[in-house]
Amino acid sequence: MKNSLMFMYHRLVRHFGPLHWWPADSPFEVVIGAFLTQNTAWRNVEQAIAALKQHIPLTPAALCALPKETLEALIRPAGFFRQKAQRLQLFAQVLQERYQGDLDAMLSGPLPRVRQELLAFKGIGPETADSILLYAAQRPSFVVDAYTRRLLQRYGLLRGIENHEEVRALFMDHLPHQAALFNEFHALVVEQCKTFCRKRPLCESCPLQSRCATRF
DNA sequence: GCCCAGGTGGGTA
DNA sequence: TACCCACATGGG
Repeated sequence: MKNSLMFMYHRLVRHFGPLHWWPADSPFEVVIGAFLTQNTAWRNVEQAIAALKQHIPLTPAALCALPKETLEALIRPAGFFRQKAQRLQLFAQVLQERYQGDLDAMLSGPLPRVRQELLAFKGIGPETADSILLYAAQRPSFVVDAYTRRLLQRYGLLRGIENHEEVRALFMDHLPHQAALFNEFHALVVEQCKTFCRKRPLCESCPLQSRCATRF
């Protein structure tokens, strides 16, 4: 497994180069993006974040102070806007109350404990928790999403019955816990899937073509 | 029109 | 525990 994962990683790096994720100007903007991108295309998230940035600085305090209806209207392009507005404001409020708005303080304890604390929030599941840990705090917590599962399955590394934590464990158990590696690996998985592993086969110039186990 | 997109939480059997 | 569904917009 370790060899398969590292083979995949090196092929992807060679093909796509460094991707410099997460596209955001601050750690708190990463958090906002992590909520907004849930089951949502990133281009829609970009619209929402741009609208939000025009109205407030992206800080916990400013987010708390915004009337709920205003927040809903601003993030509307990202979909599920009522849910996301409520959950974002709840997160920002707790961050203010427990940590005086200091995201680094919230994310700096022992990794399993911090991850559990994130997962306890309404609106933060495993992917969002790991995205926040990895991309807002540079903690080595591997991000598994629909793309990761699709890619591993396509390359015969999954049976398809594994749950989220089992898929994540494949990476956590077989790779060195380095934030820079996890950061780049997840970004490459997303890029690979967007480019080559959509519904229809598109194998021309695919960097992983030689290992593809899917029969079309 | 239909399908999909960097999920999550609540309800039901 | 294991499904099923609501949540909502925008682009191909």
